[in-house]
Amino acid sequence: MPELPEVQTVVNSLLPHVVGARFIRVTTLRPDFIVPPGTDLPALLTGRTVTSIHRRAKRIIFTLDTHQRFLIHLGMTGRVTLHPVGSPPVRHTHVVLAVASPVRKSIEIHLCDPRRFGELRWLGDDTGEDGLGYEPLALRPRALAALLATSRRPVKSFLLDQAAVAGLGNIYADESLFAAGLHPLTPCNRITRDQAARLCRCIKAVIRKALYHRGSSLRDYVDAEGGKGAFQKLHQVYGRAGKPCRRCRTPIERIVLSGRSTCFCPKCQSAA
DNA sequence: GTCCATGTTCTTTA
DNA sequence: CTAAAGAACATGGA
Repeated sequence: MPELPEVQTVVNSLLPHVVGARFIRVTTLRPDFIVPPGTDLPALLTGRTVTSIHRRAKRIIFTLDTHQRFLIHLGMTGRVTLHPVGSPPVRHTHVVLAVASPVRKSIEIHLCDPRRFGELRWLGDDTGEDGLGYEPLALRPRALAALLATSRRPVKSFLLDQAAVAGLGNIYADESLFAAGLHPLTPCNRITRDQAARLCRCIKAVIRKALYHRGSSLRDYVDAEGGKGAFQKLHQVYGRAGKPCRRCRTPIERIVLSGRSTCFCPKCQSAA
């Protein structure tokens, strides 16, 4: 479900309901969804107010009035949705956060994640390094070129590496490479400065367009109000193996790279 | 039954 | 030593 555009859309749809609200009841239906193990989330959150919510890479970070923080990672199938107080949680709902605001009606945040690859991680006062690389929208051509020059790995693997560029996943890596006309197997250190600059522009263009369309809804993804994204309709290569390239009609190819399905146009994306 | 899935991390192999 | 490949996690849909 969640790459940068989807996670940002969730944050945007959560913001007006949750910033300034206070936790009035915290229910952990599945305690092992919360890390570190043994974290007493109800004790830590009840009575606290949310001062801000923001996205970093694919993580949703909540900051409290105590300056303590926690994050939600949606893994592959996670959902964060808003519901009226007292709504029965659907199957695979692991945490329910009820919040009240002086100016808005009370509401519940439900965290649901069938595959449980996601987590709610208590950060507390920790302000240490997060180990994540550049935000794609803040990436500069020279920084990207410098990073690429240090590696021989396939550029697709590089784009999936959160320690290099943080926030892209399988969909937006493939779409960015198509937009940039780069073959996914191209060794990073064989990418020219011009190609790197183009890739930098294309990553941003793809992400901005996906944000405008509120992300890609394939199976699970919805925003906090249950709304689906529309960017899946505009995918050029992702999930289109065997179908004609929208630009040149050549059948889209599918290979496996870094254990992930990788789709590209063999004609539009110059050979490695 | 089979294969596949928007993610991350650990282990094994080369 | 490094990097790539593979497996693992858990569930559901085609």
